[in-house]
Amino acid sequence: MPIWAYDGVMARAATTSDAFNAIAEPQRREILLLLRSGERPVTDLARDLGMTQPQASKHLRVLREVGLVRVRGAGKQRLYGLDARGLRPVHEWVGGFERFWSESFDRLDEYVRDLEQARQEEPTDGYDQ
Amino acid sequence: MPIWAYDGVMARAATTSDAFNAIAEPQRREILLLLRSGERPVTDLARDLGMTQPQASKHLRVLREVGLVRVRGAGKQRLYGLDARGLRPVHEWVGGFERFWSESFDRLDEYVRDLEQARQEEPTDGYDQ
DNA sequence: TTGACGCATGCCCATATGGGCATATGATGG
DNA sequence: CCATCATATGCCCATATGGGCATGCGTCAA
Repeated sequence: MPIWAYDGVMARAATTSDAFNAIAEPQRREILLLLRSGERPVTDLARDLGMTQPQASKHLRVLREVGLVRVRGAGKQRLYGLDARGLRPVHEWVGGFERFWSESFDRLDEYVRDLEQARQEEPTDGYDQ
Repeated sequence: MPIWAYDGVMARAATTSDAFNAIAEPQRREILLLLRSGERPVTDLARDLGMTQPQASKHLRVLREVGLVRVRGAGKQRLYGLDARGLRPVHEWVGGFERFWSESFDRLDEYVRDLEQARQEEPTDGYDQ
């Protein structure tokens, strides 16, 4: 069902919606890493990752649906290959925060110190955390 | 419940487990983008993103739990601030695929062309896609 | 102390997994 | 056309959302 046709309660973003969701799954990330070495049949991947064949097939299907992987029939087998182009937008989005994590040694650390200090001087004790 | 203490059927990786899962949610990505401009109270964020306050609070909680956001009590309010350090590993992981999406004009395109060609010459018609 | 304001939570729903299994579907070699 | 290998799917479960709402908890000002 196309998401744009959906009208009811949306429980959660579908894992098949985009690369962000696809790589949120550890096992799928593992698969992508393995595929950097070249095309591989499902059974191979499943064995190397210690998962069942159906599991591997399902994860590969998700990866295929978001376009991170391509399939090619090779005789009796189906070879899965990496198509990393969909990861580029992800890399760029995350990269947009680069200057913020680089800042960790000045503004942020200072900010954290302020927090610690404030906590000791004035035991807020509010809410949680 | 700590995942390492979990013994039953794991339905899905918890969204609160790591940065990868946290940024899989579009709205949470929006929140992070807004926070690049500085600390903001929940209500502000909710208004700007067109979501209810409880919704914003919940997303912020997830972001807090994976460490992408920090809170600071400011009188009656609670100011949320960005802590992008957790995005660095994500950026690096995705960056590990850079050479593969850069390759798109030689090996990959060639590969895709081969696929197209093969499809026309030999109508495989197998499985789906 | 009492409101009022700002947030965090608790609950209920409907949904989409991800795993385990059994089985359908494809393709290949006889 | 049949047996067999390689995969993809269909189903059932238990789980973790994410949204909508109502409400509890904290903090501050009068």
